[in-house]
Amino acid sequence: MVRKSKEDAELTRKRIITAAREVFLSRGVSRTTLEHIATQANVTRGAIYWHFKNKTEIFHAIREQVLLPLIDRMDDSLTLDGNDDPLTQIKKSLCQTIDDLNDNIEMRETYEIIMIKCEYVEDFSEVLQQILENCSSILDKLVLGYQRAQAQNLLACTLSPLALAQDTHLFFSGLLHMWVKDADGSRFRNQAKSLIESHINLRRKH
Amino acid sequence: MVRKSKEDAELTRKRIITAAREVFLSRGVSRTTLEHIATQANVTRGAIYWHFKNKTEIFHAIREQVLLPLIDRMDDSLTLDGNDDPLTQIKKSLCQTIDDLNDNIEMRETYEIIMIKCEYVEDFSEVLQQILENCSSILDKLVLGYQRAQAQNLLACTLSPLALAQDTHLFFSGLLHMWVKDADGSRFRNQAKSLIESHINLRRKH
DNA sequence: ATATATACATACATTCTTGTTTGTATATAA
DNA sequence: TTATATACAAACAAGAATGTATGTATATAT
Repeated sequence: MVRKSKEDAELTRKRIITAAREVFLSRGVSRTTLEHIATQANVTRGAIYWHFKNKTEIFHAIREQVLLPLIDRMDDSLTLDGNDDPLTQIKKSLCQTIDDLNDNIEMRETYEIIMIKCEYVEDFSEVLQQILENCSSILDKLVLGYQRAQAQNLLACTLSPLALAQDTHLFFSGLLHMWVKDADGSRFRNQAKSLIESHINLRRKH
Repeated sequence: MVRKSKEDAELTRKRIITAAREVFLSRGVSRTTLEHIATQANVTRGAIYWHFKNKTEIFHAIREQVLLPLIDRMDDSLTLDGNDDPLTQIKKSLCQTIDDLNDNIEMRETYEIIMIKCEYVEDFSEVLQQILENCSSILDKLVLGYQRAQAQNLLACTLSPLALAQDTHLFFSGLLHMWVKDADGSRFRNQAKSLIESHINLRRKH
């Protein structure tokens, strides 16, 4: 078999991306060969070079596949849900991400690759900047949430919404990193929800 | 020149470690060749193979060089300083680590390598376990601190010392990761101290 | 004083990887 | 219906990178 229809081609492209994600996960990005990916995808390197310029481009494709839907959801997450109070909204938003990590294999594997199976050098160092930018936008959303919480007099403390948002953001960054590293789940994955609960309770007036 | 005295040999060993740290930092661990390290250290690969079994062993040597003194200090940090109250002790302990990162080049570079220039696969996956164990011991120290804070009625909230310690631990993990990623310093490095300050103030009764 | 182990440098063989080139069957456009 | 671009497979060439084997000058022990 050689020339496929356009749909077939798109399918092979996705198979390559999936295969790359699997191999990146088990061997790390740097140690992964295009031959490894090709074998896993049941194609030859020829197919890979047809669809992608090089390994870095595959990595970006994997990121986009997970990141784009995520960004879409983030916007909803803190603006919708008019029934919940702002602090509950923040809590649910964080918990939702944990649920996604548990349920969505692609997302979980991609996060794992990004956090502990990739070296941020050369082509990849720009990804760090993108990550920091994503963090900024998450921080903005949190600030909005805490501003509304303050306006509704829900807060137990006098810290500024920005300070609270930064603290929450760092907490959640740490949680995600630990979630990923805690492969057997005993230390963080199983308790993630209750850790979030405590974090929010800490700032809610009782 | 060939056979050196024992002191000379130990010096070359250290030169290799330093060179490896520098090259790991700029090229990432996986993409670093023993030849790269050798060139940077002004030796040949022969010298490296004499002192180390392989690249992984050099990586471990770099980690130990920074980690061993760090563990020693951690024990002091929360037990000494009898004049400060427990919450201030925790705060100072966290700030001390930030100061160390700023002042100690070896430590800073090593952290950066461990967090964003290394892929945790094969030989390196066991390092993840070690990291999680270190986290456990840090958590234990924080729990002790918050227990004393609770005993002295310093806490603004009803959360358990364990929950507070977990929250602080995740906050600080996140902070360290962001500190490392924020190379230009604008987003996290410059504010690290005040972020810690806010985090502690959040739980102090006023 | 001499033997031996040490601390490397140098050379070699083998095994990946990569990028490119070439070949080719077929979808698709004209 | 035929020409052309597509979607790959297969072969090729060149350069790394690794581990090992060998050589060797000299501390150091005896």
